[in-house]
Amino acid sequence: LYDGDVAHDLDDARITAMGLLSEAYLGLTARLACQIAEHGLSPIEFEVLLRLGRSPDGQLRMTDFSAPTSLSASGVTRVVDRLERDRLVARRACASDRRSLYAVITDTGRTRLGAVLPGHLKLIGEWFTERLPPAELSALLDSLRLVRNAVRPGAEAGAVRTGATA
Amino acid sequence: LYDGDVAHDLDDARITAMGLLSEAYLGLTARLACQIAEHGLSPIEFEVLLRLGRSPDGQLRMTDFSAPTSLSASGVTRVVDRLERDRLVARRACASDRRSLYAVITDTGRTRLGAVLPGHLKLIGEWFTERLPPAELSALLDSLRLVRNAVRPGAEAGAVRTGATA
DNA sequence: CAAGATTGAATAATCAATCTTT
DNA sequence: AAAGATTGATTATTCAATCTTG
Repeated sequence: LYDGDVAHDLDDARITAMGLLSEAYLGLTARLACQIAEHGLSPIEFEVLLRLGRSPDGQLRMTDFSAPTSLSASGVTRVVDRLERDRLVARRACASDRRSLYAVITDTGRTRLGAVLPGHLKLIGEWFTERLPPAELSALLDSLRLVRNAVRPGAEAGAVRTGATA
Repeated sequence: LYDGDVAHDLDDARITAMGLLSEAYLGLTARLACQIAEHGLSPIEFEVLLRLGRSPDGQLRMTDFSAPTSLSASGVTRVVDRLERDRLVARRACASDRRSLYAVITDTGRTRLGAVLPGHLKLIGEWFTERLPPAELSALLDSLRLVRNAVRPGAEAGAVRTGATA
């Protein structure tokens, strides 16, 4: 079935490229995880809180977390369970569609987010963005955006629910 | 304690940069995971098999997996447990240090690896490396290498156990 | 019946403690 | 005592099944 050369495949430049991406990402997130943990949060809990904080009215439907966080529907339920237990988030009914629930960030949640953010940004700067000259950082982000848009259709900034993603 | 502006922090360019890196990486790995799963492996099992395949004599000490895979010591034990159960890897005693164990890839393991690799490389090409013009890919990899070397000291290709990492 | 959300059962990862060898 | 590896207990995540609403 396969008449290629395994030894040659093992040496392929694509393995190296993917390896660099993995190691850069995993190394970075490991450092960020330590700082996030100092504030009593897991990375995924922080991400949910961050998305809620960035959302215009501090609320998002449960479903809206799935795609961007690469968490399953039940995974979202469980993260929000923990955040709600800690009073960082509350669940609220959706008036227009009674199947849906909103997760709303609480004042306590905003306070916690505000406590984590400065150190978080500082670390991203120290280990990532400030390591590269502006032009190279800019080029890097353009390349990442290209890959991201290919691999996660419908994640490009807008990602509005109005469709018309032409 | 913190006199910054949370709303402003939430809009910071560093959040965007980290978000792009995350989404590109997670989107890519999600696609790769599907193909790997078609061959009855999890991503981490595939990675262990790949590292063994790339190692000169097809064997690596348990400890050598921890750092590069960002898996804990017990995590390594458990992945190798599963791979050994499936006869893709075997444990072998280390003559020079009886505390250590080698994980050795079996013939079955090499066959399985050979079955996954072509499709794996194809996907990396389609969704990542071939999406960018050579010069931009090259620049991207240089930037990632810079970040990787900062964030994972002692991961730069060689990473030989002989020390002398000056 | 499809979509949103949740639950129980199963799987995988971690931490702390343990065992052996250096 | 420190290093390599493993184990038990806990926690997190997923899958499949379920429930409610559209």
